Amino acid sequence: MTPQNKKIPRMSLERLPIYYRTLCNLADAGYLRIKSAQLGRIIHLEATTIRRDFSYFGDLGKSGYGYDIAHLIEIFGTILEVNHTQGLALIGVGNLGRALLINNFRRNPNLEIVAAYDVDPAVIGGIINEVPIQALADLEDDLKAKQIKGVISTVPSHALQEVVDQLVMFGVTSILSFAPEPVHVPESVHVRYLDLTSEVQNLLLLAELS
Amino acid sequence: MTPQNKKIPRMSLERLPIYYRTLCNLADAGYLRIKSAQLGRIIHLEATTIRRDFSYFGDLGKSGYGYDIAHLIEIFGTILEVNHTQGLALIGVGNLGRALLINNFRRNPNLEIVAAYDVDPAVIGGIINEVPIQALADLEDDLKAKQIKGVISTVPSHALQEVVDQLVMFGVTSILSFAPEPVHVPESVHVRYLDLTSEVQNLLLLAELS
DNA sequence: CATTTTTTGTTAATCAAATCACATTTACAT
DNA sequence: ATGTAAATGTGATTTGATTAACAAAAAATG
Ligand SMILES: NC(=O)c1ccc[n+]([C@@H]2O[C@H](COP(=O)([O-])OP(=O)(O)OC[C@H]3O[C@@H](n4cnc5c(N)ncnc54)[C@H](O)[C@@H]3O)[C@@H](O)[C@H]2O)c1
Ligand SMILES: NC(=O)c1ccc[n+]([C@@H]2O[C@H](COP(=O)([O-])OP(=O)(O)OC[C@H]3O[C@@H](n4cnc5c(N)ncnc54)[C@H](O)[C@@H]3O)[C@@H](O)[C@H]2O)c1
Repeated sequence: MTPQNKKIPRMSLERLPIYYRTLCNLADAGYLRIKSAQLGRIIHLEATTIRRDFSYFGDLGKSGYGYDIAHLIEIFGTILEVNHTQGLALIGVGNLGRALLINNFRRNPNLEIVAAYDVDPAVIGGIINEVPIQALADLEDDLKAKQIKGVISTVPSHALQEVVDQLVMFGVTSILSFAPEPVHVPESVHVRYLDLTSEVQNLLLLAELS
Repeated sequence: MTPQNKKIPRMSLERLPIYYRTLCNLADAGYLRIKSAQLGRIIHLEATTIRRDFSYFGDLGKSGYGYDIAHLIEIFGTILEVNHTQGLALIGVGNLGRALLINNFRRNPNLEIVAAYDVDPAVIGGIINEVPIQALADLEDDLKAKQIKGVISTVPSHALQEVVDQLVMFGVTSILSFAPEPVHVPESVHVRYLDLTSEVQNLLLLAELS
């Protein structure tokens, strides 16, 4: 947004959701202030990494005192736009998609799957956890009507490129896929992967090597 | 394992599962050889990054030719131990756990969830996709009996530390959690997180900033 | 068989992130 | 008030990863 944003390191941004969640938990538990060293112990980061991260978002702390938790939540929440509902679409209402729908980010009041899509006539027309399941073609109109900001795909690998091509045509710019198939999209479209198999393989490999 | 392993960069190891999967797909499609530039186009990496990664595992390519796909699969498969079945345990057979159980890494013949655990008496004693659901205490014996190499946790955040403490007591050293609650474990235990909320928040943030 | 082209493997250069070290600021106790 | 202790914010440094550049090796060509 502001020009300085371009200079915030990727890794600092990546940690923002973790900071935000942790601070909310601390606030819920009744804490009012925190120092970088304490927070570091909780989320397993060096205090100095935290202080540098925070410094990109302003002079948020006070020497000899630490950080005001409510203030940090305010700042980080604004960046993450937690006060605006972020509508999401889910593509692929199979076993995994259904689990996501039933949970539907209940711990995150601003994230909400507002519509789901599939090809299977047996599931199209149904409703799960108040979310209607439609044909993918319906997404084009829903995008504006339902204020959809991003898409989560739980379609199988072999269908992913085809689905993503459709999404791009409709104007979707943010996609998170549970199938790790690498897809081709224009520069302006962001795709992330949640690659369970790679995670497990790396986990086991790490244990093996140590 | 071998002393040189200590020197392989973390990021190169992280990419190994992706290399392995992609090469298997290419082999299935009938390809026999590949050059770093082609592979880079497929998985969106610079050719030079791929060549450097591969070089850590030996002199795998031939100048003016490229890499023999079968040979790469052999080498990487050995490192990832794809020829030994890696038994996994699942803790928390809720909606998400059930989806994982039904899928059970069917695309990865050597990864297999061999046992599942929960606290809910309503699900304990049941069988899903041939996998029995038991009480967590049963895991201790199963660890050796069923050759369990790692654990996937789909228990809620509030139960995670308690469950992990049990796992550590039983001797588990590799844990993948779908709940992002940071847990405290001894140095020798590896914990990874699959943090869906952070992924979505970062995805939307990235779009917003660009 | 000699020449040209291709592609690797690696050294050197660049870029990005994490950490160190410390001057500065503020809280708090006396 | 003043002095001490505590904690931040940030230049400087280190560490780690990526990319560039190119010499050496092998394949392809005529
Ligand atoms: N379930 C898991 O444990 C798991 C783990 C990791 C990754 N994944 C990935 O997620 C994907 C989905 O997993 P799942 O267990 O839910 O599979 P699933 O087969 O139960 O569900 C897939 C759903 O996608 C729908 N679909 C297929 N093609 C489509 C298209 N072109 N457009 C819209 N919908 C389409 C199907 O109708 C089905 O409902 C898997 O293929 C895998 O790549 C799953
Ligand atoms: N479903 C999702 O969309 C989703 C997405 C991201 C993360 N997660 C994480 O995964 C967790 C599970 O999700 P879900 O939708 O399957 O929830 P769920 O409530 O359907 O399932 C949780 C299961 O864990 C079991 N459990 C609770 N305490 C336990 C304990 N101490 N030992 C063993 N088992 C225990 C419960 O009996 C239940 O079967 C969530 O809490 C969340 O942290 C879920």
